[in-house]
Amino acid sequence: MPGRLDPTSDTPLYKQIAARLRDQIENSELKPGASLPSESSLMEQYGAARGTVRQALGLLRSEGSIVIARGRGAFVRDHAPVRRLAHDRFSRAHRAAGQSAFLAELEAQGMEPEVEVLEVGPRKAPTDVARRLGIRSGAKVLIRRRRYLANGHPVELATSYLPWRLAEGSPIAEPNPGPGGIYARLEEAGHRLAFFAEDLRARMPLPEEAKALALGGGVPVIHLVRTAYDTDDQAVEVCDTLMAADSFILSYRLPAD
Amino acid sequence: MPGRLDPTSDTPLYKQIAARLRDQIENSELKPGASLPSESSLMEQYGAARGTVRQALGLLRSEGSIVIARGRGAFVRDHAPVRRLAHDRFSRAHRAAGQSAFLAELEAQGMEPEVEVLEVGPRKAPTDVARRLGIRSGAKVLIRRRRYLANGHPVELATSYLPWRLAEGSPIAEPNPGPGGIYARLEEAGHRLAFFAEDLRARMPLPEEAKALALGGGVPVIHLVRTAYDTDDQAVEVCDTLMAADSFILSYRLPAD
DNA sequence: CAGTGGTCTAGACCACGAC
DNA sequence: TCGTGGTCTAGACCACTGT
Repeated sequence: MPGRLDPTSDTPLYKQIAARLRDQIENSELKPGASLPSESSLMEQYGAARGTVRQALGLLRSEGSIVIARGRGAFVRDHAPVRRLAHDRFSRAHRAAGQSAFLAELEAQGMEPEVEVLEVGPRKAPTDVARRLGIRSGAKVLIRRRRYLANGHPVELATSYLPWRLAEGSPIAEPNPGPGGIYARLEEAGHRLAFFAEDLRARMPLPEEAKALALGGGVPVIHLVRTAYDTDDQAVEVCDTLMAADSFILSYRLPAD
Repeated sequence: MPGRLDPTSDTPLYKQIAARLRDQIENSELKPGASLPSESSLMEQYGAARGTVRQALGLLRSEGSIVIARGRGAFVRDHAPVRRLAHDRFSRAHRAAGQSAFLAELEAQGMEPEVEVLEVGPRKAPTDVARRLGIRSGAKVLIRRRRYLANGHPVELATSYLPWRLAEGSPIAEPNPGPGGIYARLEEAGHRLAFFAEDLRARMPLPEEAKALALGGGVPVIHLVRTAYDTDDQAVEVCDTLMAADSFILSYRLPAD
C-alpha cells in the first residue's frame, strides 16, 4: 500500500520507514492500541533488511509513539498520562482529608492507583541526600521505598529519606504511616511544613530502572528530587522519585510576584 | 585490561559491555571529556561484533553518559546542566532589572548565553494553543520563535503565542521587544501578570527536533508549555518550549499552604 | 589519506506468547 | 508448534574528521 521508499534520498531508509509509520499513526490509519505490521511483513513491504526495519521501530518506540512486546508485536501507544498537579498535591487540606496525593490524583482521572511498599527501615544517608538534609554523609536515616502503579502498570519509583531522629518511634517508621501520610505525622510532631523544593531532570533509564518500571525501552524517565522544609527552614525529608516519562504530565503554578 | 565477558550470563553482551564502560566512567578511569576506545578496538577488546559494540555505545549515549561524534569518536560527557529556577525567573523584580531570565540564569552560572530570534510575525493559532489562550482555533496570533544557546551549543527552542490584539502596534511584535521582554511590555499595557502555569513532559525528540537542538541521539527533550495569566484570569501568552534534557535541571518551589 | 562512526544487508539462534 | 521480537555475527559501502 505505501509507495516505494527513495533509496537515493539522503535521509536514511530507517527514518523514511519510521516517517511512513508515524504518519499512519497521526492520521489514525493506525489507531491507538492497534498492532503494527510484524517486522517480517515490514521487511517485505519496504524491501528492507530486518536490521533496518528494527531501527525504524526503535526510533518510533523512542519517540513514545509505539510500544513493543516480545512475542506479541508492536502496538500504537494508547496510554493516557497522569496529570501530576504539583501546586496542589501537597496542600494541608489534602493531608487533612487523609488521602495520599498519588491516590487522589489517579482516582480523579478515572485511573486505578496502587502502591507497593518495597522497603522501610534504617540506612546510611547517601552523600547527596545528606547534603540536602543538612546532615553528615553516612548518618542514620529512615528510608521508605515504594512503587506506584496505574491501572496495574508500574509508573513511578520513590524513595524517601528522613533523619532518624524524626522517624524513630513514630508511625513514620511503619510500612503504613496512617492517614495523610508521613507529612501529616511530621506536622503532628511539631514540624510544621513550610515549602517543598523540587529539582527535576529527564534522561534515559539505566537498565535496572527500565526493568523496575517495565519500560519497553526508548522511554525516558523524569528524575525528581523533592526536599521538604519546615518553618525553621530545616529540611525534614528528601524524596527521590523516578517516573516513567510517558505516563506523566507535571503541572506547576508559579506566582508572578 | 578488562576481564572477559560472560557469554553464559542471561544479561546480553551489549549490556555487559555498557556496564564495564559505565563503571569506568563512574570510577573516573574515563574522565569527563576523555575519548572512549574506538568501535574497532572495543570489538577486539571484548571479542564482539561491531553491531554488539554499537548497541552498547548506543545504550550509554541514551543514558547521557557519552556523546558520539561521527568521524571523531565517542567521549565522556562533561556538559554541566543549566539550573532553571522556575520560582524565581519570572519575578517582577527581575523584569524591572531589564534582563531576560535565560541570560541572567546562565551568566549567574558562568556560562555564555546567546539568543537567536528565528521568526516574529502573525500566524493562525494551533488548536491546543487557542484552547489555552481562550480564543478560537485559527484566530490571528503573534508568534515569536527563538533558539537559545549555552556556550555556543543550542539547548532550547521556544515559541511564544500572543493574541493579536495584545501584540498589535506594540514592541511585542518587534524582534527586540525591549528591556524586561514581552512581560514588561504587557504589564505596561495594563495586563498585570498574576501567575504562570507550566505543564511539562519528557520524551524522545522527533528527528527534526533532534537536528535543531543538535542532539547526538538518545538524549530526551523536556517539552514545557507555559501559560501566563493576568489578574483578570485571562491567558495573555502561551510559550511552547523544547529543552535538551541533558542541559537542564528544572527547580520549582512549592508552598505547603 | 587513514581512521572514525552511520547505515545496511543476510544470515543465525534464542526466549517468549498465543494457539 | 509457530510466529513474534531480542540478540549476535560478519561482512559491506558511505560520509565525515583529521593529517
